[in-house]
Formats: sequence, structure tokens, C-alpha cells
Amino acid sequence: MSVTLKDVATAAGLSIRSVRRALENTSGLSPASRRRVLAVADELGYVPNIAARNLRMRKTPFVGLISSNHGIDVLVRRRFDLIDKLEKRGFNPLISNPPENAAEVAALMRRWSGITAAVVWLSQPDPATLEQLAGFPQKFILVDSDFSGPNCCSLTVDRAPGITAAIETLILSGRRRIIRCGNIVTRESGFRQAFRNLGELAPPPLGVIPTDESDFEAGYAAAPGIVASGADAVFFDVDRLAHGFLRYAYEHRIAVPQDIAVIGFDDDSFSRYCCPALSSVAHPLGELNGRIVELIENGIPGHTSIRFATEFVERASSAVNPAVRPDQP
Amino acid sequence: MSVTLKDVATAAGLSIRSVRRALENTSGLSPASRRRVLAVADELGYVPNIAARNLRMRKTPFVGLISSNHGIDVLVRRRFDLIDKLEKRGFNPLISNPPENAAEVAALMRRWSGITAAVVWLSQPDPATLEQLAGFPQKFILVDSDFSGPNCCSLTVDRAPGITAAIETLILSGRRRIIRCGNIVTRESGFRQAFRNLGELAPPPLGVIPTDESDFEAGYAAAPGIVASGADAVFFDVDRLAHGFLRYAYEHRIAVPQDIAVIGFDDDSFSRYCCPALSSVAHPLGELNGRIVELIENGIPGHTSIRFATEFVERASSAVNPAVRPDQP
DNA sequence: CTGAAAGCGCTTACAG
DNA sequence: CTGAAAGCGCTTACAG
Repeated sequence: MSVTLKDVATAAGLSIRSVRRALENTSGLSPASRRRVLAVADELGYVPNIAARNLRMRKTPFVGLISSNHGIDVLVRRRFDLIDKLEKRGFNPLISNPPENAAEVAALMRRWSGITAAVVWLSQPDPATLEQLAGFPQKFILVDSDFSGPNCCSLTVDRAPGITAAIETLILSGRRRIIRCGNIVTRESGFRQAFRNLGELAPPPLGVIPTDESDFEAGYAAAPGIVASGADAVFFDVDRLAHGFLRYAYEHRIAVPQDIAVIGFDDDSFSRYCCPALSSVAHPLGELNGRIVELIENGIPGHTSIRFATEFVERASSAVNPAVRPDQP
Repeated sequence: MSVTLKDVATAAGLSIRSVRRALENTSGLSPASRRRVLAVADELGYVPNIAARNLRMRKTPFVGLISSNHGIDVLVRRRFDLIDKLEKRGFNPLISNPPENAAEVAALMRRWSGITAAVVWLSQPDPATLEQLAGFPQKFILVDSDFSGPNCCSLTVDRAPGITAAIETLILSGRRRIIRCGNIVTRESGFRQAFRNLGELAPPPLGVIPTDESDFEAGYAAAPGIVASGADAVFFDVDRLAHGFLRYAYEHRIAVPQDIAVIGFDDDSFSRYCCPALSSVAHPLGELNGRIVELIENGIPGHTSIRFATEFVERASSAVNPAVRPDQP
């Protein structure tokens, strides 16, 4: 079916070795032979089989990427950016949805063995499946799951710094009744720590309005409770919740930020564009991915953990004086 | 470094062939030998090298996916859905950003040769690079670029049907001054054809407000012109333009759909959630991707073209009576 | 019940 | 200037 070196050699009446001398343009081949080989290779449409080359060379340009498939904006952007960076450095990303249990993890690593030397977990694996990673030939980079292992390097993003900056901004702009809405553990601890960090400065938070989900609908459904609480500022665990609240505010003529300041988390791409534009806490996507590529290039150390921080992005939904910060695109 | 069959055989004091009999659990091996092999394999952590297996078996589970990396919602969702469907059928997607010229196309196909048998172009290749595809060992599936070749099968989505349904709905609900905004060729022809299809029914369109880009900012910038035109309905070439217009309407107290009905194209995920929810024309993502996977499974025919249609999704931004269709999530 | 050997398509040290 | 051969790690027809 596909044309091999041997095919070219036979057609050119030379050995495989000489065909390679021609194709590689190395010395030790008569100009006539060289011309003949190149003509034949071109005519037959010879394309080297990279799988065979990789096997022989005992190396591989493929990097496994495990990442959840749903379209959560920040995850999509993180993944896209990583693919881009990997390709720019000559790596080929191989994609998989997250395996759901230990058996699926094993199946995937077997399917990829000999093909990927490094695997990046952009999604968080089931903790029960982590121990077994040590048994696979690959090296692993774990994003946001703090696990140590002989062939695991974990990169973690501290949620607290960006949340602290967000709360601080609210307080400095005179907000006194700050409530949180959502159900995500890292946000809860970040939120708490923000108030702890601010010490004297901070009035006690109003508490939390829990949600079942972290989506638009849940934010919309939580809105009446938030309004009823008398809060003058609300921090949502994710931007999608905040978007649901903004819809409710729009429908009920609640002015944001005049009546209530709104801040989200994740810095979804739409948050720049919604009405009003949504303040949010952003992940250090570029920095994180840059480090991942570096690790893949230079070797992945085991038993290592690297930390990153989030950052507050202020927009109209939490502006002190919206007239001064017009809600322009 | 990594453990091979030979390592296991040596450690178990048996031949490679017998090791395989144990691992495959096939007949012709004494229970004692079998137990010994399994124990040794487990202890050494043997994992078969799939690259070597694929080479020997002359087949590959890898499918190349060429897709642009920017976060345009509909493209992201299309790609995610395809990866999901491929994995469910046992294929491994290999990702690449679009090559920019003939040399890059060649480089990529060489890098993937012997590794992928099928390559799906989710992005549209530079037409100048299409001819050379015939020279590569892979089979190609081209989405939305109507090109015929011995190893190319193209799948195309007709934009017109969904646009026609959208315009028809506007007219039947009494809109008479319909304008288009955007700069995309397939939308222009779809828009024209909609009016042609509707014949007597349709008043002449108001014309078009062209944009340079197809993003939120461009939609926001085009808004004053649209309002000045006196249109009572506007069709945007992409949802992002419509989102920009909605922001302008929100800021200038223009009621949508009471003052002006708004329809977009692409059915971005946020369009269900914006204020008001945006009517749009949707791509047949699931159907298209289902067909792609089928082709990969059953063999990709050359010189073939398959067509699909878009569909109108009605929401509050073009509702006849918004009170009857409340703008709920 | 068990093993030696060919071959997938490539790379490269070695020999002439 | 040129080629025979080993070996990457696997699968499998064949032989004993």
C-alpha cells in the first residue's frame, strides 16, 4: 500500500543505505545515483513512516493530553493555549477525555504506551486512580491535583490571591455587606482567607448562598435569595453563576453595580462582553502552560510541586463609579 | 528503560512466545508457567509498546484532526463533540493547528505518516494546498471546503435553509424592514436566497451594514447605523456581532425585540443566556460529526461530497410577543 | 507444552 | 562509492 524505503531501493537498483544517502543528502554517493534515487522517490511518492522511525530511535514527539470535553470556557481556553504552545515546540498533542476509573486509566496508558512519553492531566483524575500512575512507563504532569509520585509533577493554582484582591477592592470602595454564592471548595477557602488577610479592614462576610450546580441557571435561581439578603456586593464562585444573576438583575431592574456589585471567577471570555461587563478572578493560563511545555522539553521531575496564583480583573460590574468606568467593549 | 516482552521472558525463564500465551490467556501453556509469567510481568510492570504493535499489525487507531485554535464557540463545540465521538468508537485523536502553506501541509503529513490513516480538516485549508493532498498516504475528510480528490471526501453545510427559516419567521410575525449586518459570503448568499425563496411574501430587504470583523466590538460599532436605518429586524452574520448590538441596545434603552428583532448565526452557547436570549441559526454539529466517524470506521471514499443543512432556533430576541415567550433560562 | 524465526519500516555501525 | 546486517518491540505461522 504505502511506499517504503525498500520499494525505492528496488526501483532505483540500489541498496536501502544508498537511498538514504540520497534522501538525507549525505556524502558518499555518486551524483548519478543520487539523481536516480530522488527521481524514483518522487515518482513513487515515498513518505517515511514516522511510527517506524520513532520505534527505531526510541523516542516520540507525542504528548498525551487528558482534558474534559465539556465547553467550560476557561478550560477550553487553557487547553487551546497548551496545544498551541506544544505545537510551536514541535510536539504532537494526543487527546483523550478523562478516564473514569482505575481500569480506564490503565486502558488509556496502555493504549498510549510506547507512543507518549509524557502525559498532561488537565482534568483532575479520580484520587483513587492516582496511586497506580507509578506503574506506567510515562511521566505525568498533573494540573490542580496536588499529588506526589515518582513520575508525577504537579502544578497547582492558588485561588486565594485573586479572591483576596477582589474582596479588598470591594471593601475599599465602600461595600460592607458582601455575600458569596456557589458550591466550590477552593473558592470557599479563598473567600475565607481573603477576609482573614484583610483583618481589621474587613467587615464580616454576610455568609454564603449555596448552589447545586455552577451554571447560568443556578445563578439565576440564586438571585432572589441574594437580593433578599440585602447584600451590596456578591462574589460568585464562577462567572457562569454571575451571568445568571445579571440576567435576573436585568429583568428586575436591579442596577449593577449601583445597587449591588458583582464579581465572578474564571474570567470567561464572554465576561468582557456581558451587560454590564463582569469583574472576575483570572487564572494564570499562559504562565502555567509555558511551564508545562518547559517541563516536557527539559524532563519532568518526580515528587515535585509548583504553585501559581490567580489575579483580579476589574470591570464595570464592580466599579466604584460606573460613570467613570463606562461599560464599553 | 521500559520493560519489554523479552525482559519478561528472560525473567520467567521462558520464550517470548510462551510469555504471550500467558498474557493472552491462550491455550498451550502449563498452569505453572502461566502463573510464573503473570507474576513476573506484574512485578516488572510490563506494558506492551503499542507503537511497535501498530507497526507490526500495519494499522493505527490514530486520527489526525486539523482545527484552528482560536476559541470561536461553534468551532470549539464542533471539535469537542468530534473528539468525544471518536473516542467512544476507539479512535485516538491527534491534534494540529492548521498548516499555513503547502510546505507546512507537507511537513505535517510527513510527521503523521504511518501514524494516522485518516485526517479530518475541521478548518478550511488554503485552496492552493489542496491539490497536493493526493500525494500523501492518508485519506482526508474536508469539512466545508468543497474539493474533490482521489483520497478526499468533503462534507459541506448549506447555510441557506436556516437563514430562510429565520427570515420567514420575521416576515410572518409582521417585520417589514429587515436589514443584514456582517461580512461573510455564505451568509450573504443565504440571505439573498431566503428572500428569493419567499418570493411574493417578502418585502425587499433594507440592504446590508458591512463590518470589518465578525466580533462583539464590530457589532457594537455597527449598532448606530442599524438603528438609523429604521430597521425593525436585523440579521447578523454571526452571534458575536449580535451580542455587540445587544450591548448597545441595553445602553441606549432600545427594546429587543419590541423595537427591533435580532437574529444571529452559529448558535453560540452564550446565546441562550444573554439578555434577551438570542435567536440564531444552528449548525448540524451532531449529525456532521456522526457522519465523519462513520466514514472513518467504514472507509473514506474519494471523489465524494455530502451535504448538510442549518436550522433556525427561535428565542426571545425575535419573538412575536415577548410576554408570551418569557426570557427565561 | 514450548521455542526459533521472520518481518512491520526504519536507522546506523561496520565492512568492503 | 556501495551494501549486508543488526535491532527498535511486537505478532504469528511454523516446527518440534
